[in-house]
Amino acid sequence: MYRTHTCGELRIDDLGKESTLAGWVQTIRKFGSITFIDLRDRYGITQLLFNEKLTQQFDNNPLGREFVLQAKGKVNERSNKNANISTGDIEILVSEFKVLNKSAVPPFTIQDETDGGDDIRMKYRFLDLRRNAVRKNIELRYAVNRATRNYLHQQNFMDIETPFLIKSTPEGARDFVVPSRMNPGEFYALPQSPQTFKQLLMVSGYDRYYQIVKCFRDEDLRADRQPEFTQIDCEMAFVEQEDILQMFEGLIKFIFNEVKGIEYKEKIERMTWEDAMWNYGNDKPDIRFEIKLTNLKSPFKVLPEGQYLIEATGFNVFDNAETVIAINIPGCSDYSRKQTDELIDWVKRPQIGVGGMAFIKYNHDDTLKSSFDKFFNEVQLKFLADHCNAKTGDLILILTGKEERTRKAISDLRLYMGERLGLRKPEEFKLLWVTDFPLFEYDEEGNRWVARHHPFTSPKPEHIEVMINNEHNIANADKYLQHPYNNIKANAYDMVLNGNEIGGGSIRIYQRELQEKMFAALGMSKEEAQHKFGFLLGAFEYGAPPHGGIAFGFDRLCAILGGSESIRDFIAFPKNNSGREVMIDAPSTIDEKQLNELQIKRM
RNA sequence: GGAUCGGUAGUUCAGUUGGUUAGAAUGCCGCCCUGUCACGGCGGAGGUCGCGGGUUCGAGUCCCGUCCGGUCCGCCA
Repeated sequence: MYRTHTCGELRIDDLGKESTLAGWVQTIRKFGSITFIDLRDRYGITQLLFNEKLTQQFDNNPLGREFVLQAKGKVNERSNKNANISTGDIEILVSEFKVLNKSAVPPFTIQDETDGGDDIRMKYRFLDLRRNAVRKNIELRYAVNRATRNYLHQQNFMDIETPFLIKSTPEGARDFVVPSRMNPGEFYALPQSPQTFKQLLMVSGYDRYYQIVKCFRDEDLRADRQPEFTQIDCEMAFVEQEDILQMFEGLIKFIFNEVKGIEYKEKIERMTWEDAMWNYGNDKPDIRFEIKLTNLKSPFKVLPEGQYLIEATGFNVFDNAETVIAINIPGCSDYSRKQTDELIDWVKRPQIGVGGMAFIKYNHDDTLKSSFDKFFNEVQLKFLADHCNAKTGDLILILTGKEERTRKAISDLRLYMGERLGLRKPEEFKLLWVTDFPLFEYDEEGNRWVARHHPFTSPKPEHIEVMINNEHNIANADKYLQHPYNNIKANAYDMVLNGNEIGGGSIRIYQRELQEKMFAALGMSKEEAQHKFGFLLGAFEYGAPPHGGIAFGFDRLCAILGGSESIRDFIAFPKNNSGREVMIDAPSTIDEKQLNELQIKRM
């Protein structure tokens, strides 16, 4: 038997117990004739005390950090206790020990505050995983996994595995492909999601399905994006949107409770996509803070005549802009020239990319001072400020330009100001459902309409006619804002947590005719639709039930619950920004024999 | 595909206007130390300044190229 206890287990109540521990040497503190060693395992750290005789043995067989050590001895009360660790009241008075394995000097210290940078820690990920900070994340991930399974199991969901080697249907993201040796020249694709399979399972009558499953997308990476990532993938039959929102509101609250001990009592707020875009400039607003946009001029929503405030002001920056949007920042009217300049520089950065920023200060003496005083008198400024719900002491920031870019920019500015003012508190969690997404989205590069969610999403029933009656392509890309497709809404919904999309889903199309119309609306020929999705269309002819579902980004959910920006910290073996796994050095070339078998020529 | 920041000791970093033998901390090695827990004290070793080219009397420092890493845009139904 290698051990009787773990290194996080023994307490003052265990005094006198004969115990054997095994673990890794965290630190060695030698005092001439006696030695302290902190022994570490997954569960904690226990101090070992070596007497003079045992300490002498180290002279011939030196011990180092990360050696694997087994030590036997009595549990002893410490004369100096350490309140910082759970086993701090006791130590093991070692009577015998054995080095189970030695260790090379690790390239960085295995401590909470490591001295290693990201690069070296990724290369030696197996060592990084020994660190408390990383292990806690991996443990949190398992806790989320467990809570998810428990809740869904209680609700009659079945975990059913779906295949990883499937057919490539490059609709949205690029597929990862795998050459087939037995079918030369042909390729499997790795699933971007089990979408069609879970729908087929609904046709098969497994009316509550889930899977915590790997998905693959061959696109460029980010701090919150990996080429292989994990989803909580769910589908239900005989449901309407409301049933799904209820069910998964339950799931997320259960997870909060189990994992964070947070009882999320209030009902999750809901907002239509249009309201989200209109009020926050963003389809995943962070509603932890109140600041909303004031649309002074915009083609986004048709308002009754005279509703927009900015018309022919003589100020070119406003007059020539497609869109003028303001946000009111409470309590910032005393920003100095330097501070407003700083904000202007911030919005001018390439990441935001607007030309400039106008502002109005609502001073404490009730006077108004703007960056465009030449064009507006005090009465006009007051009118604007009132419209923005500004009060004494507030600062109004205004961005102008093309609709989409301006809306995105002011949304980013809103988040930046929220961050600056400390309104995005890391330990506050605010959930939100965003509903009624557009069914289509215009792809300017491809000059065509694409499915915003995916092509299996059902349109709102009242919009089906519009979908069927309109040609999918338009000649002039500039006119897409006026296209009827812009007004078609889908039975689609996202769950948003603190400004992050953590899940999204839809009610699906379940009738062959409508699905065919959908493919046609996306500009897909009958033949193409049959070739790519014939299996699904065929299945819909055999009694497909109404169904819908949702998928949560598991890695991202874990990261947010763990208070981190980066999902890499929550994946045991993540890939770097270039899609490389630096520890095993993948991807790599393969040898000639493998290539020949696959009938692939080296470039 | 694009923008931007970085690459100097095992590790994390400093290195001024281009100028003597490239520094600090930590880690590592040796010696001393019986109550430490970021132990302490003394001593020591450790460098292809990512790589290639250029400018210069002289390059870690300036220029060009390239590779690697971070962040962002495009992309991610």
